[in-house]
Amino acid sequence: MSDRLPVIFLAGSTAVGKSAVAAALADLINAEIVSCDAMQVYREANIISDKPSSDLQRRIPHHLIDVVSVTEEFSAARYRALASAATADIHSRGKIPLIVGGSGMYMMALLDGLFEGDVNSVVRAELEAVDPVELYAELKQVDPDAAAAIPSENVRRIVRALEVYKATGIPFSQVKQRREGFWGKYAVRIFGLERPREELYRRVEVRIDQMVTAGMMEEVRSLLTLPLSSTGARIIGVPEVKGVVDGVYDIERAVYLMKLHTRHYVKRQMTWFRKDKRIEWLTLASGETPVAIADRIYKNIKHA
RNA sequence: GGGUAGGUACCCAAGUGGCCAAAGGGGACAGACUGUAAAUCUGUUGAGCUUGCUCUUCCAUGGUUCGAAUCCAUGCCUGCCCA
Repeated sequence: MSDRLPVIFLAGSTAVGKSAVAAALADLINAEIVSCDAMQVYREANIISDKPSSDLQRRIPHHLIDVVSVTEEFSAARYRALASAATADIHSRGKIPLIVGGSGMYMMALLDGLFEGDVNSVVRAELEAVDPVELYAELKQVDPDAAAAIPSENVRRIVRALEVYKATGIPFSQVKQRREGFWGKYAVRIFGLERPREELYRRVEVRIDQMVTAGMMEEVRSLLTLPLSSTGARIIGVPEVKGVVDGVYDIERAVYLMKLHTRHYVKRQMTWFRKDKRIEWLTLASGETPVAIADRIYKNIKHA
């Protein structure tokens, strides 16, 4: 631990209260924040991605927010490249990088790395045109290990596995073992914030109601006039409001769907983070202030 | 008050004598995840255990039948139409 530079991760699901805790912790340890959020990277999505306020961003430097337009495709790889650079930059200024977010895959990409194997959009498009049953049969042929690990129904992952094989000539199941990330390179501590599920869901509802009063509808309506990328079009709130714009249902229904989809997302985030045994969990009491929580983490770091 | 359609599991909904602990969908819960990840996909969902079986279910009560969610009677409740 001695000679390695410190990096602190703060993980947790949507609406658990990460941002406020991160800000308080950043003050305590003189850190800069690196957002680990697949949607806060989008410049035009402010309300629906629940970005930290501009005041907060002025007080504490935040990285990986507003880095691309919603018209651009984003990915774990782009995130990894940018976040790695931001981390090095923060270190170079003698500060601690505090990586905060709920996008499990992006966090994994940073923590454990990604293998070489770029997206080949031409190959991908070809594969996506093929009958899924045939695709799966092909994967079985070419890479039985990957086929065994991926359910035949999950076309998305089958396509990806085949795409990597075709691009690299190496089976996906082998390629994916070659990678390295922050874990082992830096002195990493990963803290996870959790709350009782019921309380989390209540917080989700409150947050989305607040988004509505903050002008979410208008924001999404203007987003919908842009040629959204496939990733940008998936921010929770965009497809839901599109239904209103298209006259399929009313606003009330859209809000209900946003809450529902966010709850589902929270569930998947929990599943993702729970399996990572490196995470040090803190269960939050409902009345506990962000400063108090940050202090718990701070003491934990100091005593390590 | 009269007529009519109906009451099925957490919700919606199929089933109209045995193959029904009961299709399907939603929700909920659990899980997978290596460049689209706020994506994509899987499992469980009456109870109990020795996981195959036992027990308790389809508004209520009574009846018909070897056998009822399914047929009959009565009651209660709901929607619609007429008064």
